[in-house]
Amino acid sequence: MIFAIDAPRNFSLWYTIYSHGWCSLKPFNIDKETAVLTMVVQPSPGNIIPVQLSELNRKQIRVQIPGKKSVSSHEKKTIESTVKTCLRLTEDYSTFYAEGKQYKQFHWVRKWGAGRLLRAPSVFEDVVKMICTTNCSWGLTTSMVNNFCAKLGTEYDEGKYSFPTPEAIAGCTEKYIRKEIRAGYRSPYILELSKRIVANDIDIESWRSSTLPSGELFDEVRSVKGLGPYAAGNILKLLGRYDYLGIDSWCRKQFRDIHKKKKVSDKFIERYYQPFGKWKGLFFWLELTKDWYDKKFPF
DNA sequence: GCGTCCAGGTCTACC
DNA sequence: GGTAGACCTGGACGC
Repeated sequence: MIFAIDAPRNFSLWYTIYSHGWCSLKPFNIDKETAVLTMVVQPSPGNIIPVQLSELNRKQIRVQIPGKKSVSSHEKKTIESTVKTCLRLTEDYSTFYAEGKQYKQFHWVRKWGAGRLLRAPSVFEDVVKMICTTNCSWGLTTSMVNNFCAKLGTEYDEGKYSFPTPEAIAGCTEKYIRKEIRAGYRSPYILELSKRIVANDIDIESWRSSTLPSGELFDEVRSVKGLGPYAAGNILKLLGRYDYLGIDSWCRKQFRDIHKKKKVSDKFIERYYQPFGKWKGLFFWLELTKDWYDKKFPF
């Protein structure tokens, strides 16, 4: 089954997909030969539908559901809303582009349709993955995420798995997560979060529609163990708030290289982006990743 | 092959 | 509020 989803003006599918490292974490999968991104959608528990996205034309995204001639109206609605959520299609970036017009070094942003950061179907998946990026190499992050999918996700095709639900993780022991997922000291944090969600003690999915001021939302995100300033700042970006930078060691090095500085403090970086107001986190990230936009597949 | 060192954020205890 | 040390893994390095 094939259908199309309308894209907003200035939208770039591949610059959105490659906006950060999420596209290389399962269950996302990129086929560079066919230029197709595969993601999974769950219209109901246990019903997992792989969806293939590619460019149809400048204004539309091609959506293919392999091996299916049709889907129910509920399934189609869920697929459309999940794709729009992950690709940030319904968010308004007009004031961001207007702000970028004022700075010569950011004129490329609007022209190339950059700015939308790919996110997972659920906040839970984004948060667990973000914890898996802390204090380790990218290789270890991919290993932990692969293990989460393969050992606790649901197999939807041969050797292909969805991301586990909070229930699936909450049903494990800390020892299992340490040993089988190789999540190390992060294991109790992820287990505690999963158990709190299952017990309705916290509703992190509501963060995407929260009306709280960014500072209060940041504090709420920080209340989850394992989410420090770096992780919470980046989670906020995936919630559509760009008031925080989310600086890590890679960002510090990129900033130093771009601005030809030997040493910079985080406070210096914060001050540098202060003039960009509520969009500073996005301008910060785009400046650091500008060289990715020279290629369709930067990594 | 084995042991040691190091990098990478966050938490906790302490000042 | 700021700082030190522990947490855990995998990679690099020396032997």
